[in-house]
Amino acid sequence: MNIGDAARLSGLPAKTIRYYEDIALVVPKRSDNGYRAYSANDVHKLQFVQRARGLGFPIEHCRTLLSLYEDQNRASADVKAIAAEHLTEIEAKIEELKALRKTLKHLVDNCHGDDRPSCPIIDGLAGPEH
Amino acid sequence: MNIGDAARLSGLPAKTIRYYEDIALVVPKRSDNGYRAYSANDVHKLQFVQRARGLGFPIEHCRTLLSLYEDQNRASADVKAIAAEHLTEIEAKIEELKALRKTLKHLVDNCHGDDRPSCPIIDGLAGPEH
DNA sequence: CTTGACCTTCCAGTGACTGGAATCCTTATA
DNA sequence: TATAAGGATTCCAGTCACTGGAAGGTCAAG
Repeated sequence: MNIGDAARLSGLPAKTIRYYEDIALVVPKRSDNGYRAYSANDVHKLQFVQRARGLGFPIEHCRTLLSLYEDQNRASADVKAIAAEHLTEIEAKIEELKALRKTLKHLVDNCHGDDRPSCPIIDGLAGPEH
Repeated sequence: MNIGDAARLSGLPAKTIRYYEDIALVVPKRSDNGYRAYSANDVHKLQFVQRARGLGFPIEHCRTLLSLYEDQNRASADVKAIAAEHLTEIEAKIEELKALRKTLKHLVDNCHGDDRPSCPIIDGLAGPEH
């Protein structure tokens, strides 16, 4: 099938699918007219990547996960290690954002937000000594 | 003062400071020898940007905040609006990541993680129908 | 006078696409 | 059979906020 159908079935833009070929993530055969010809298995792989990306896995992790997906002799421990690492990163990111939120919320809550120039947000950004 | 001193005082890499000049965020004068010459006020601005970036404000928001920082007649409402918008975005991001974490944690917890190939993480990524 | 630290510019790469231009192929209709 | 629409192709450039590296200029100390 052509790239348009693969796009519809995988939920990915055609541009993205071409990009995935560029980086050798999902490489289809070509028809005689030069069009990309996606097999059912290619589409499965695209769907797989679409979901993995949706969970925030970086492309290189998707590449490894795809090869494990295709490997009938994989060890589930290998998959789990990648996912657990990613989970740890997500948790770290959440904590980081929570800290930002706390600081920012404090600043916002203390700003009266009217037409006067005095502003604890500006003061906070300008630093302790100013 | 030269860029190295500005870097030490602001906590920003010299490369980043040059980049900030490129995008006309903090533009220093030049000495006769062509070196960038940072004034105390330039350094304050760099510190301001460093803190704003540290709170996750995108560069264009930093630009606006800088101009408000410099504007003695600013309305604190303008500052608050930018910060509140950013806060909302951070909160949205946190929720998004929490949803990812939940899904991912569920998958990871259900994977036995040994040398057998059967793996709910792979199954989850492959989709419901497979 | 040389060494080393510092500064300059410019080019290219990051991650993961996304937009657009110019061109080619296929299919349906007038 | 001409043509118009819709889809496909490639290639180049832009996004965001830097970051690395190369090739070279400047300055103070020994």
